[in-house]
Amino acid sequence: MEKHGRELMFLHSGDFPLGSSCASDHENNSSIDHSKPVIKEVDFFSSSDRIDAVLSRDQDTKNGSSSTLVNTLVNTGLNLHTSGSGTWKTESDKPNSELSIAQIELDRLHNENKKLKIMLDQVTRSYKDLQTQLLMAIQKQAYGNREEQKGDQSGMSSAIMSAQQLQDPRPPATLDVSDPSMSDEKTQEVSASPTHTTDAMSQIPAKQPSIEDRLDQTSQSWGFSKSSKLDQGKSGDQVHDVPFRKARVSVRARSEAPLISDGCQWRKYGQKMAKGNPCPRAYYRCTMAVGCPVRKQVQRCVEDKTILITTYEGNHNHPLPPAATAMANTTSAAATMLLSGSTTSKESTPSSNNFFPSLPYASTMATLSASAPFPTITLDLTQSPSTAMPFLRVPQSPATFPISLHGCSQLLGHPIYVPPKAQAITTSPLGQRHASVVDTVTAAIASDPNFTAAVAAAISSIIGAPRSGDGADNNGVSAMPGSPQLPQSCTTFSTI
DNA sequence: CGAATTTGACCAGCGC
DNA sequence: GCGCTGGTCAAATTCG
Repeated sequence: MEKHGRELMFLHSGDFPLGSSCASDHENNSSIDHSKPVIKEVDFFSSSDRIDAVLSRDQDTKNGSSSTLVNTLVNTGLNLHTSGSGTWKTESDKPNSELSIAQIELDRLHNENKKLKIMLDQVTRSYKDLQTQLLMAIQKQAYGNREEQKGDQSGMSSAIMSAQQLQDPRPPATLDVSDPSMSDEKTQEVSASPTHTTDAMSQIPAKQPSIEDRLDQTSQSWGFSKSSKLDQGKSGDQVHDVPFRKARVSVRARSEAPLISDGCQWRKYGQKMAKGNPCPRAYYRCTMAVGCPVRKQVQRCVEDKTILITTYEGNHNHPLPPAATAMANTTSAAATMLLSGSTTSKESTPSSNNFFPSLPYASTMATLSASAPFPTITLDLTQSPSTAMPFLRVPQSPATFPISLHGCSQLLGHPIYVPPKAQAITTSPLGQRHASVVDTVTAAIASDPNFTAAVAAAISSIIGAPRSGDGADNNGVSAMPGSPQLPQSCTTFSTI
């Protein structure tokens, strides 16, 4: 388990050859004296400096200056092979054998590196193709709607903004997330144009029920529940292109509160006793706008009742406060990728249970629920929320972690996945962490196939904010404009 | 008194 | 066709 997680760390870091080297060395020298200064995988990621060092070495390799890598690997190999094997018959055999072994190992690593790079390129290419198709569909849809709905500027601006949000990893210019202490009232005013008021948006689904819905369905391939079936009937031609009408994002988080605050306003409309779980399952629907199809289910984990499982379904058809928007984009991207993976791979059925068949560690990154009728992606945030980087910890409960949080340090602790333009947005020192979450997540989703790690890291970092006075009544009411609320945990997905 | 929650009833999908 | 289960509705109840 742990070893597997470390392999994931290598995968996320993009440092395949070194990762493989260490992994193989670790295997080959499992019986050696561990008191010797043998390089351990975890050391590479115990600090950002080492990550930088490793990545710089990798960069050197890419640039053709393989000498650095050679030296490093040779030294590593020498240390590993000499530090406790004790298998050399004579001292004179030692240098030649060491050298030959190192050469063989180096060749092997080079070949492995090539293979992994090819594999990574294929995955990246596939991801970018899917993203391009998605963007084209959104833009085409938005353009068509603009022609048809010139009068409805509010709806279109929202749609265009949604498309832009997906297209551009940066948050919208009006989205001020630099100050996490800013109340939702302020941020809502900042992020939403006057036409994006709840009243204005609430009229959209009533007057033009298919506009946002079609955009949502096109942009994210999200399906809707029963409440949207009428809309589907009106825009069935769009729905036919969507293989999966429903996708869900499930968030596991430790919380004593009956709900995790995600910046949205929810109303409970039902509660059921689910089979196999003594804890009831509560059903909520979003009430931030009339006709918002988003619903969520909240249930305690049967294995650990401190874990709250929140499952989101649907897309918001209204502007969200920044606290919810950031993670809405994040989780919706996760869901989009989930569906992309599902649609591009016939193997991605519940029976196969593999999310990214082309990824060597896919089974640990994300899985489709074998029992769920809909593709479900699970973000596991049950690491200790009090730590800045909870994902670096070994999971306390090795039960089910469909998405490994290992390797997320590369996201927040290292700028490798963050384009410069995204980093440039962050200006406020106080809000740097929060803003970086938004930038990082959106950028990572746009540029990194390891989006699940980005998703989990971003949400983890927000949930990691200390909860104060978070009582039972935190079902989003306090998140409404006029009531200050920190984005303690944003697990909503929505229109992007 | 209005809003939110609770809870039993109802409905649809699915497997046998 | 029947039963089970998940999901939703809506009247009753509770809360502020």
